[in-house]
Amino acid sequence: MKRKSEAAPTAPNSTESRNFIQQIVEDDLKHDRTNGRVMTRFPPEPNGFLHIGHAKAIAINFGIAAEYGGVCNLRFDDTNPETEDMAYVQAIKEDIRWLGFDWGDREYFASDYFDQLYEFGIRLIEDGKAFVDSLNEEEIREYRGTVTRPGKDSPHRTRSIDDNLDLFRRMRNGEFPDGAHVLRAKIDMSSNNMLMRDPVLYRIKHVSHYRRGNDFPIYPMYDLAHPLSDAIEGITHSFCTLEFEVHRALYDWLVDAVFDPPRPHQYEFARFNLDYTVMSKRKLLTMVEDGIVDGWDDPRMPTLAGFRRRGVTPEAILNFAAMIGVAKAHNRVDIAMLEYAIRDDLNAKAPRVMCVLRPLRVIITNYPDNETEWSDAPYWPHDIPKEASRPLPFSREIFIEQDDFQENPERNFHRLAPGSEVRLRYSYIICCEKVIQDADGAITELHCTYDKDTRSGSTASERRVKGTIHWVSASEAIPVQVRLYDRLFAVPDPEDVPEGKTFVDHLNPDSLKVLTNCLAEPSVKNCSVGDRFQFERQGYFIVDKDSKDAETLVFNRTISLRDTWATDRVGGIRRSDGASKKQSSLKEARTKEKTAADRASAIRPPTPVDPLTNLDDEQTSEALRLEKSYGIPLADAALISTELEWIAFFEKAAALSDSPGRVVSVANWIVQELRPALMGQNPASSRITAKNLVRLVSLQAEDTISRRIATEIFGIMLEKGGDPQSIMDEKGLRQISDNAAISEMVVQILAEFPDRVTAFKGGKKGLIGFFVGQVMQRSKGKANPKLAQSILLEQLRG
RNA sequence: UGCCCUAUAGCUCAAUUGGCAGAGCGUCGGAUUCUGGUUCCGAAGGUUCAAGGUUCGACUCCUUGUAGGGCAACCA
Repeated sequence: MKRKSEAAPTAPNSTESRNFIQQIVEDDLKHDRTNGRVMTRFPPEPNGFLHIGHAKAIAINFGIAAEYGGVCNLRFDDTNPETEDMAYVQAIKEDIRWLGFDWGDREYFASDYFDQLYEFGIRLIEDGKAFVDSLNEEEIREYRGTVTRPGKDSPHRTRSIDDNLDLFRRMRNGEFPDGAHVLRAKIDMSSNNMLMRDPVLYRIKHVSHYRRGNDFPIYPMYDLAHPLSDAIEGITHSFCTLEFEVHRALYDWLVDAVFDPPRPHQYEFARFNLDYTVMSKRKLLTMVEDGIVDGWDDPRMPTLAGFRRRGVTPEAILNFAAMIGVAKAHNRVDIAMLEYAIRDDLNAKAPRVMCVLRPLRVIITNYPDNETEWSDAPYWPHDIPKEASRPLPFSREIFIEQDDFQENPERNFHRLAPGSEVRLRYSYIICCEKVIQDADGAITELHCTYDKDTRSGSTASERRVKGTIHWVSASEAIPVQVRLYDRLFAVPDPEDVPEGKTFVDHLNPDSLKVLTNCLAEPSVKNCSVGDRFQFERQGYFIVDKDSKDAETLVFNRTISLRDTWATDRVGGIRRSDGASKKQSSLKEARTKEKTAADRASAIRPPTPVDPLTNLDDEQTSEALRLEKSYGIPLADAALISTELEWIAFFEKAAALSDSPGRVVSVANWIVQELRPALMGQNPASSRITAKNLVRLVSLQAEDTISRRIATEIFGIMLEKGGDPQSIMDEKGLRQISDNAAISEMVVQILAEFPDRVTAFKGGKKGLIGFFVGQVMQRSKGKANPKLAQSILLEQLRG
């Protein structure tokens, strides 16, 4: 299914934008870091059904593999026997296949690696990288410390390798009860990353595993099983969600401990939240177990099984996944995007038929009794290139939608009202002559006349009326049940609950309406479970598996048609045009006000940031001294003063500088380039000496090179050392300040981009950046930008 | 309170790596229409979180803040 943007002709030079994951893979391929291979994996835990969030992960993992000529493994991450089940394995496989992905014969289970993983455990012990701890759970927690306080070593951390080996073997042999011992990595109890504080690798659990039975009384933790499973399979790129970001260090540690490069690398992307739904497996399980919904495949569930039963197509879900993109920012996706993807796909896939949900009897008084006239009605509208039709009966007695009649029509009501006309879709224009009511005043029946010259398709049918409605012929219509589904939750973020409430309190009581008196046109009689239709003017529907025969067909509403009429009304009453405009501008004003208010509250009094705030007394006095004796900005002085090595480096460089201005520049270069580049290393160990830094700064100050080139040379110096002058000469990086040479380039460029020149002259002054950029690109950064700009401005004026 | 991540239009993402701030969805108009659907055309919508700095030029680099999120399961 093509998206519109893809169908549009792409500009000749526009490169399809790539998300950060694609950029990583392409970069790895370009630098041949994976032997040209791309292998990903989708690693679900079989403890629940897949939901639409997983669809994104599936699309990424299988999609990247397909895009770069690789493969994607399916691996069940089944290392916790307490929650996992074969039924979930089956459901997950079915859902992935339904989405259209194929994992060939690469169907793996972490539980198949249990023996190998156990051997890795032994190896870690032998290498002194793991030990058996006999602290209990609480003690381990206590020893771990907190996020702000370092932990302390377990007393068993120093156990001998032999003891560890012996204990671990006996753990595996089932000699100890649950919780007696664990295997832990020996890393660093004072690490800032809590995951690195000697994480637990194996625990004892005398629990039967759904695939391995009682083979193992010990089970590996995710943090051991996942990276090593990746490495075993030869995965190149391991994509997971953001909450595993902090696990990456441990992932790397474990893989490096056991495998040689090239090895898998983990990258994290943001999962998404969807308006009006919950997406955590735990909450979904709660809803299933508590009977809030009718199973994992309840059509209101955000599970793939739920969407499937609801009638959503896999293409719609995949398109939606493509629409929301891949990034690293937490997000909440507007439900309208999903709805768009669903409608967009179904529009071209669902044949149109008519079904009256809430029937109102209509007698065509001037139509002969006992007569039925059949006509041919197309399944597809004119703008969908498909040809097919079905026979449609018309007779004296028909049903229309109750909503399509108003006794006292509101403004702009285009449908049937006393004395007015509508067209019956694919049929005649009728006029309402009489309204029949019961004793309570409820409308029970309409008496209408038809205009026999207006039959659809006939030459005289050109006559236009403002409305067209759907209908069914009474005698041929078949009774069906229709289930109208709406969002499960009443608020956009159901997980955002006040004290003492839970997400369940936000349930939408009207998420399911069952309509049992619906009447469908006879052509649907022989449809089968899973068939999709558009019921004209209402929405998309699918035949549910609860259907037993033609008499009791059950239709699930996948989604209603977009309805600008309904969205423009408040409380069922359409606003007059004037009011509507006023309303919307009012709304606009309100949001503007609100954002302005937000902004105002967000802006604190511009507290002047004191560069010295984070410094201790000694550093502060050093900073003040540097500021005073060298005349450098306090902010730079403060940064230099954080460490003694930097002070020494700076003062050495300052001594080599031949003017006070040079000293200021040197300080700036240190703070802005050198210090960040060294990432905490001692400047004395850098390849860039104080002397060479001063030389570089001087070259720039003398205008021999531009700042841009200076930065380039700086990069080379950082990597290889050397003095800037010879690097400059060697690479031919001396600045071009030759008027004629630059003028020539400018003439060329202006000739090449005539439309931009006119745009510039028309007032789009920002384009000067583009033009300078062109000069800089062509000169490989060597042109003097100031000169280039002045020449450009001069020529553009003329 | 320590470490890590993130911040661009109402929402979700781009911006060829320092050179014209764009797209899709949504909203609002208009055209077309035997679906109040679809399609087509158009418009509005930006302090690129803030303040400072570097640069001819900053969404992009540096500094300091702010806001949101993650991390102290023998879950994954």
